[in-house]
Amino acid sequence: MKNQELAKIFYDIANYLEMEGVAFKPYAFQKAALFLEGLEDVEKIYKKGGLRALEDLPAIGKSIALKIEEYLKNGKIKYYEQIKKQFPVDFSGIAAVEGLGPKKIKILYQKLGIKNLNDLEKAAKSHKIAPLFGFGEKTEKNILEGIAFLKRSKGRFLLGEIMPAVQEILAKLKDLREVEQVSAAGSVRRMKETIGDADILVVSKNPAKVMDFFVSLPGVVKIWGKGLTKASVKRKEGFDMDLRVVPRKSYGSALQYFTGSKEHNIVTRKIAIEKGLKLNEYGVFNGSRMIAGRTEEDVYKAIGLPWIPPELRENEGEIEAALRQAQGEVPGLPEIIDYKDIKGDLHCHSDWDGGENSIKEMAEAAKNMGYEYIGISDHTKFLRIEHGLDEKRLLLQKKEIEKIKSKSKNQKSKFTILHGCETNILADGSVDIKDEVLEKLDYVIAGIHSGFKMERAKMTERIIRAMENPNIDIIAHPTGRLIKKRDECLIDFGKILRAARETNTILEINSYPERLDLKDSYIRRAKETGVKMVINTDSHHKDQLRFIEYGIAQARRGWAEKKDIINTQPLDRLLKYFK
DNA sequence: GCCGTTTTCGGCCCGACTGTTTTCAGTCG
Repeated sequence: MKNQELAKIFYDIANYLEMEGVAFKPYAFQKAALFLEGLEDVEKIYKKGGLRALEDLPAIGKSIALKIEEYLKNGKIKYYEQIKKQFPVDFSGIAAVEGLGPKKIKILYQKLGIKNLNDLEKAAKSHKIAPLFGFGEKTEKNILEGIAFLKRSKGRFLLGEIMPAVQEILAKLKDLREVEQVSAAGSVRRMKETIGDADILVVSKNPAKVMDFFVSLPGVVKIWGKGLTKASVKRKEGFDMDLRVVPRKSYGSALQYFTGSKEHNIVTRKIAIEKGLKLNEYGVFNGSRMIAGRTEEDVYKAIGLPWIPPELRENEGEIEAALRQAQGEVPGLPEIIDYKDIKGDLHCHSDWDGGENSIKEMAEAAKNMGYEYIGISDHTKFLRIEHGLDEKRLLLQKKEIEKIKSKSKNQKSKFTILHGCETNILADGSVDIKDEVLEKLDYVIAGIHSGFKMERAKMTERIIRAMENPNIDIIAHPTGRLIKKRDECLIDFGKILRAARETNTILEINSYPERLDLKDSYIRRAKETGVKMVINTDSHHKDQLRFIEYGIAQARRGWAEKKDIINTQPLDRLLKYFK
């Protein structure tokens, strides 16, 4: 799919125009990029309906449609190539440093010739930045800190960035006649929140054919190596991908071995040794006799363990739990929530605020996912940029939802729409919507969207005060982190958990790929404290509803069970969790 | 550059916060 490539180009153009001080156009390009990211294959649309079909898409007019056509035809956009020539700067790379935007980057390039992060770091370290007009000591220090933060998360990609490409390649391999079995392995299979490189495992009697196919797939930009058992490539998305071909009889043990984690495998091998066995990627061996290897279940069984879900394989207590289970003791492995357990999504935005789709479209998409309900929770007035709703519009929206619901009642459908909102927790812990309006909604989400740099005690107090509000049911993205971009807020999570339990407030597991907030260890603590959670997507587009997979994976890695997550429950039970 | 059941032209993209200033520009959400 060329959508992501086009989106990146349009973001780049928007950035460039913004740098030049052009008004409004950047916004148009951003809108187009955002829309493309969530759209089905744009090339398909073009092939079917041509330029006209592109122009009919929202956020895309004549000019951008022509640019898309040009890219689909030539793989290039002249306008964009010219910009790159005029301003040969790795904009998105530098802008990833917190506090640097278009204007500052322009000055850095013009005055110091800074083109990339490397140049930037050198300049900051030799104190060339502070004397620049509009910069200063603090800015220079912040730049160095920002670079250090980026380095800490360097070379890792978000699961959500990698997963679509991996799934596409898995599907292509599956279709190949020479391929008998195929699976993701490594951290992708464990659904870690960030991924270093992607591993794929294949069973085939004709490895040469599979390898040829793999390295010549579209999107491969470099072949690091290619043999009969292993091939390694760099993909256009920026990450490396390894393919391993194994014989059928070793598929289970190879899958176990390459799924990891390393720490988990060290312990499983030790357990094998204690039983007088040997476990490696080829199988489980008693002396030279192979006793297991075809499936993962066989492998775990051979060393006396039940099968352990990949998301738990971190040597964080799962092996002890599995051993207890094998002995008939409790607690055994948790019965973690299944990918099919979610019955509805309660954090969805509509076009009443900054979202892309109408309430009806969002509801339709949720229904198609097999859900029983969807909760519309648009931003409220404090967030102007997201066109947040005030009290008056919230009440109007309530009427609109009631209208949609009464119309669909005739269709005998069980599906329903709940009306909520995502209020803003202000600096003092109050929210930006009056209680008498909050009372009228089915439920209320509250989240922090400003003042992230508060000291720990004050921030904790702020959130607890919001939880004490009898109208607030859910705290959205409770720690405020953005993976690879922003550390979590300083909070006393133990205190937050106790307050959540006392006030019956639900904590959100936000599925948005760069949030995944709560993180796994916090989910586990919440579960142990008896605090209920909800898995939401925070969708601003109907196609983002599928992000739920990442949130469920996060919950699984946090050992959460079905009963810990309120939106695994049918509507009547769900409603009982709201204050 | 996009959009329109008020409009084919004139709106969109606002307010808090930070760090730089000494009255404000740039960044972020």
